[in-house]
Amino acid sequence: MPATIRDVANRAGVSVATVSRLLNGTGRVGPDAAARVQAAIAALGFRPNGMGRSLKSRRSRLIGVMIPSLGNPVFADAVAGIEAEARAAGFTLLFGVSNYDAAEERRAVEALLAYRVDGMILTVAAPATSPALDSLDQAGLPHVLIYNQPAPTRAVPTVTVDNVAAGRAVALHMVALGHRRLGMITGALGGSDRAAARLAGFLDGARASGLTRPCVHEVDFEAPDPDAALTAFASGPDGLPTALFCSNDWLAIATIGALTRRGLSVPGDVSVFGFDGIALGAHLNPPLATVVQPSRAMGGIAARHLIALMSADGGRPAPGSVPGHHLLPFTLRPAGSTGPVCFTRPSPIVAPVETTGNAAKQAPAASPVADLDLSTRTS
Amino acid sequence: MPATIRDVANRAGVSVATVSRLLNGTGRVGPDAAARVQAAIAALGFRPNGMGRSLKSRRSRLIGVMIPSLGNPVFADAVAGIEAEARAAGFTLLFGVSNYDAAEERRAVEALLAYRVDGMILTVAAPATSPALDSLDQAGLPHVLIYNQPAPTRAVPTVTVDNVAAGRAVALHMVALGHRRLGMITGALGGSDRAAARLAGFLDGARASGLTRPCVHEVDFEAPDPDAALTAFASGPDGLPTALFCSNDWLAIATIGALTRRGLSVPGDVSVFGFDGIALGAHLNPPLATVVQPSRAMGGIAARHLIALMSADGGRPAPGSVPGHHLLPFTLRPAGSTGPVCFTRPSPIVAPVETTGNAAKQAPAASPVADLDLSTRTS
DNA sequence: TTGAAAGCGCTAACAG
DNA sequence: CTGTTAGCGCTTTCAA
Repeated sequence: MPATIRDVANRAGVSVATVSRLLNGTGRVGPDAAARVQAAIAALGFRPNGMGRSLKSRRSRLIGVMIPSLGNPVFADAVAGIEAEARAAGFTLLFGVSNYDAAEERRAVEALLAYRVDGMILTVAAPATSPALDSLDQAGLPHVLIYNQPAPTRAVPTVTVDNVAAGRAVALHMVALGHRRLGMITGALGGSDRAAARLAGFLDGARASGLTRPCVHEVDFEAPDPDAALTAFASGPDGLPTALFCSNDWLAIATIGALTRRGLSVPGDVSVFGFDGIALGAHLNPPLATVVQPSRAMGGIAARHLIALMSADGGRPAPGSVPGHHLLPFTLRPAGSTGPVCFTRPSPIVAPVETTGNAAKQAPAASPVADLDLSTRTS
Repeated sequence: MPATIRDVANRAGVSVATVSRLLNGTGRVGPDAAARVQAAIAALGFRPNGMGRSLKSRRSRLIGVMIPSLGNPVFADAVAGIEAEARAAGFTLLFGVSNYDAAEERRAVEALLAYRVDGMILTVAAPATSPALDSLDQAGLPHVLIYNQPAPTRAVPTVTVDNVAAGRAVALHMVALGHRRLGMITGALGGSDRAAARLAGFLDGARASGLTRPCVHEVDFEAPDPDAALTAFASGPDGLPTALFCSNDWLAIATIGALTRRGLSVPGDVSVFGFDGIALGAHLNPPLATVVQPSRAMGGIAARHLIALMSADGGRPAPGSVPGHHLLPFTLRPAGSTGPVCFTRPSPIVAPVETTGNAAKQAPAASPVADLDLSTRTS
């Protein structure tokens, strides 16, 4: 049995109140008493019981964290950011995983709620309809979303990037490189509102560039099978796209693997663009072209924001420190896995490429309707 | 204010004891009373307070998890395994990170201990001298180590692979491929007993093969700088090794990047072997040769073992269910990043290669002292 | 089958 | 500056 505050008090010849005061720095304690208490604490190896403390003070100093999966490093990065910030503020993390599933989200949130976390940081499948968020709202527990799209129907602080704009930027970038047949491989849209937003932006970008609607294929998050998607693409009317946008890096890497196994070169035959900017991507060969979002910072900002929210909780919504959403900047990393369109394969050129001034700078866009140039590229 | 068990009891017209009994399935409850209680629980949205529950029952149903870092996917994988198993058994995870630092380990463990976790799963820098383990021992808290080497001086259950044997196997494999100048890039040995064990095995394998002691360079875990290590190798007496063993995949990937940036090809100029078998490695180009350890299973097994330990806690060390160490099997994945030695560069051949029967099967070992063959390989 | 009552370890008034 | 005391929400004897 661990020592209790009472044991310490007895040994030091003071009351438990004195020990408590010393422990929490609340109220003055005489130097001699303090010394005796310190000695007793050390001698007994006393460690204040967080449970008792939380029960009485009604603050657990626990932050709940729930993410869809630990398999995708992007979430691990965010958790690392949360952990660092939370620890610095004296909070400990209670952790749950949802596997991209709404029912599991609810279960996980209930579990964290049971321990009376002071607040929660999470990513849900779909904020608008999330039962987990319903629980949180009903409990009146401060919480902030990360990665999710800000839900118009629900006023919950969200730290994220503009996924729609990012998706659009990817499409424009591809077009600027001369690609006309774009495609997207996305994780299950029902399990990820951000994937849906990226898709929406991507389609919009393609449309704005005068392209027909890119083909889209969904794959499972947990056991993605890009090969099936590639087969589906290939057997479609337009054949395999020359540029593929994947809804996350994890998927993009699997896709590159599947392409390579088919004997296709990246970016020679097919360009691949990912999303997230996980650290490993930069080390790949070729380096993974991707939309970089500041995951660790995202976690850190969410934590700071949540902590502010929790302190403000006792009063009115706080002066100006409790805004709505944090839209963090993303950057395009147009690395090796994406390049100018290759004309060695028959590709139905429909209209001249309209390069946007900015993207044109990134890479010398392939001359608009240049025809087959078999000399230099041979796959 | 969340509803309490008292609120439920009042609303249902029963005593709190009855509610508690229904909640925990301990003791019989009349059907009518049960129905009224259920109704009250639903109506009030009652969620039993884990703090109060833990305080009284002296069991928190919390499992503490502490790992060195979330940046390396191998730990995230293990946590995923722990989480799945823990959840299935009704436990929630309390989470901490140590950054490969003994002092931080202690701090993290103290934090988890404060919440009276029922048990703990962790990876420490050095089990023999870990103050964190001292705390755990002193508190009498069940715990199991993962990834760590079983410490002879401390009787703590450990789930891991045989790092020494694995390191040795890597060396033998390299030798079988004709490599004579081996090298190792390792994370700080003081922060990782397993890295030290891998090194020991590797050196032993090299020695057993009649090679001189391979060069070794340590790099930082958090911000590894393989380039500095490469420079150090290159300026050494033997020059750059033809085969490099990295103490983990993360490092191996960074090393491949650094080599490529120097214009060296992998495995053409230098073979690289990693350790861990993180999923991403298989998708690299070339695929990462590595020692695969079953991380997720490791986490799961550790969790199951811990849970058994915790149940047994109330009595004697339990019948046969509380053994010491679990040594899980590892497998070599001799993928693309490691290949036969390349003879286009001057390499001091010292003695004929003695191939071990087994490894020879993996790849057609380069003919022992074949001389320069510039025709086929050109970088 | 049910209820009354005694705390688990701690904090926070309130007296002194 | 210090001690007394009343719970926080819950489980668990012990009687009824």
